Amino acid sequence: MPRSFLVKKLKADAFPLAGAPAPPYAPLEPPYALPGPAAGDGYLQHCLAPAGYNPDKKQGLPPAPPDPAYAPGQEEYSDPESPQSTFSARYFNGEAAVTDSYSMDAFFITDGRSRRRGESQRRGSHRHSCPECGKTYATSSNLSRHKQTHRSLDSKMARKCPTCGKAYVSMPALAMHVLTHNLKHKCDVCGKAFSRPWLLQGHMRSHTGEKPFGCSHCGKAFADRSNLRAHMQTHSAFKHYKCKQCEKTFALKSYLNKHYESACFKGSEHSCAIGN
DNA sequence: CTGGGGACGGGGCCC
DNA sequence: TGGGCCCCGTCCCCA
Repeated sequence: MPRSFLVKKLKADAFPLAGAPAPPYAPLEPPYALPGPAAGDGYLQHCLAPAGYNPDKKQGLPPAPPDPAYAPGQEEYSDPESPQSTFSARYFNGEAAVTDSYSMDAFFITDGRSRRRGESQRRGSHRHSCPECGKTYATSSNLSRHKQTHRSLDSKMARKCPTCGKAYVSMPALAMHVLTHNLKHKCDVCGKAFSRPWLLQGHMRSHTGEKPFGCSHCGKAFADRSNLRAHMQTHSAFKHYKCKQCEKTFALKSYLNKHYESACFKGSEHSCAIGN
């Protein structure tokens, strides 16, 4: 398998803001060669490997760290054009500034939780680990809270949401769920209400046009980090999700699911054997 | 039918 | 315990 793989050319009209002027960003030069995984190594697995990372919470996603603990093998990143080695300047999307843009690797390793997990594993000591799944926590109370998630739904400790009756074995999870019935965060513009402040924040971006999450490969910006992540996957030529019926492959699980619903498994007795 | 993006909800984890 | 942050996943729409 070649070390680099090409990314399909993005549509020229892909920029999202209707009526917005062409963005003055300067996309990276083609061929958009991305770091290729080792043979037999899934791209996402490769990029998502939480090999440890200096955590820096509360500052949003940092740009590609100068010295990430995520240390890929030399031969895997020998290409100087590799996005891994680049962190582009801030882009502007119409009137809204893109505050951060992410290289492929920087993006995939800036999972705050993964970073912390990686580091905690590296640190090793003074962590409270769960005997059932091995996850570690900084405090015994955090571990105790986590342990609740291992309870069975049949457990006497299970409690039901008074509003919808959904059962939870973890009290924090129940508390969180109960909040979803309380839509107290209301949009001043359209009146839509949300259960959590950050859901409202994300929603407000649809009014303001703010797109803080930029792709450093093509300059495209997104209001939602999840959407940037999905977009990042489109830069990969690797398609990890294979239809068990016709063996067609897809870059995103959602595409495969759509395929199952629409094509191969339509009217079939086959249940959706979704996997990757 | 596939590819891609926008919007959003649920829930886990940290402090 | 609660707030904040984040990821995963889904639904919907459009090209």
